[in-house]
Amino acid sequence: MLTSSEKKTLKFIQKYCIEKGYSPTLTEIAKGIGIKSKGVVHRYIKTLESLNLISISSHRKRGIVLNLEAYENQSVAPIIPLLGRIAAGQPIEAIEGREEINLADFIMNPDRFALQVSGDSMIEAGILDGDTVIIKHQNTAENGDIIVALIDGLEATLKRLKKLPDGMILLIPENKLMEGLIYEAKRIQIQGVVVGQLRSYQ
Amino acid sequence: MLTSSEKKTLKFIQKYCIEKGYSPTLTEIAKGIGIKSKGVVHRYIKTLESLNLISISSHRKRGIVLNLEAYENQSVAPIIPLLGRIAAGQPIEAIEGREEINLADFIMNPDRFALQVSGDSMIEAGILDGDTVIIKHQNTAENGDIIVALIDGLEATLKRLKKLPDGMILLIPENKLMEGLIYEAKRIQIQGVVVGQLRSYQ
DNA sequence: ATTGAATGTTCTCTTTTTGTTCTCTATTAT
DNA sequence: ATAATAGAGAACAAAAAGAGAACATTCAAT
Repeated sequence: MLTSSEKKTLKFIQKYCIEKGYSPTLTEIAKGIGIKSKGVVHRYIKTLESLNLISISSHRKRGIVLNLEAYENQSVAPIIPLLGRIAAGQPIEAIEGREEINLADFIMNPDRFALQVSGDSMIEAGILDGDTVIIKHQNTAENGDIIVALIDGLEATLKRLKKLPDGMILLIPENKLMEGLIYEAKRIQIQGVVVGQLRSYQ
Repeated sequence: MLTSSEKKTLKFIQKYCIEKGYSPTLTEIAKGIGIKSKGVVHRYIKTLESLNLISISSHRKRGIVLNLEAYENQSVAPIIPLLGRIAAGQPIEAIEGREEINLADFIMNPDRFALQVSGDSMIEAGILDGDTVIIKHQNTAENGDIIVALIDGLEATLKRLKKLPDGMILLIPENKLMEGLIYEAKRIQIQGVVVGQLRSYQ
């Protein structure tokens, strides 16, 4: 088990390696985790080495190597460090404040559930066949929301909502090849609103 | 059977562990369940330990470990229920068994990190401006993988990889308006491969 | 090859934080 | 009344965090 300082150290090293392409010095780590003593840092990385999380080339400068294989199956929590912003043709840009993504906040709410999407009707909204959408269960929604609508109590569909001035409801697919459909409000029952989307490659 | 304070304590520990990835200190628990004495908390966790709901590493800080097998019926697992499949114009199709979303690609492994995407270069792959991508840190990738590439050790970019027969590397944006770029292999350093993507509407 | 600055290694020491064990009191249900 | 449950808080034990000195090694500039 890692102590919190050790965890912090590992995280810093990981981030540093990804951003710069080489590993940090002990002094850089010390500064990065907010302490002054590189002796202390050395103690921490020795622990990380003994747990096989990193390798240290003895006495070599910047001689820390992440043992990526060792991390497989070490699942800890649905928290993923958010390292920064990436754009075409620019270095990774650090983000203020939000340091990590908490999937627990993202999805683990009692009023949320997940649906797997099949079909291409929302493809232009970036929701692809096979994606999972997180739905917040509620019976009303705003114009522009992507909703799960139950039509005539029978058919469920994922569409963007538009309430027309005449009281009718327009359900808009995000796909040029498909057309929106207009329903009387009473035929449409809103089941929930899309609050998140996730996709797994592999 | 657990008393209500003990239950509250267990719930707090579970939530804390799931959210943070490490266990709380006695003082944090005390604050979390609204009391002042860590001595009392210690009594509670001792009970939980004797009921085999948690394990305590003696004298270790943050040394509480959840005994997950014991929780079967307590709905604390870091997984959200996958309710079904939704398609345009068809009823929600129930999925057999109580399936759950495989969060493997979204669960924190030390070799995973997240980047927020800026720009539209991958829009046709369903990765929009503002989305978050989960990257698995590795130094090699296959043709067709979406990778984080460091060009000349300087610029980071998110593109689809194609290794050309002549040893050159083609980085392909998924956007009709942009063109792929060809680089010598030695200029490109692969930082990781996209294994997941998520988006929050809110 | 030599040298000096930068970096890694090994210590000892102190402080801070956290866990453990008590005793005492209050409240509640049977 | 009694027992179970809650809670406060003091006193102590142990782990973790940290400072920093002293020394060893590397590496790049000369």
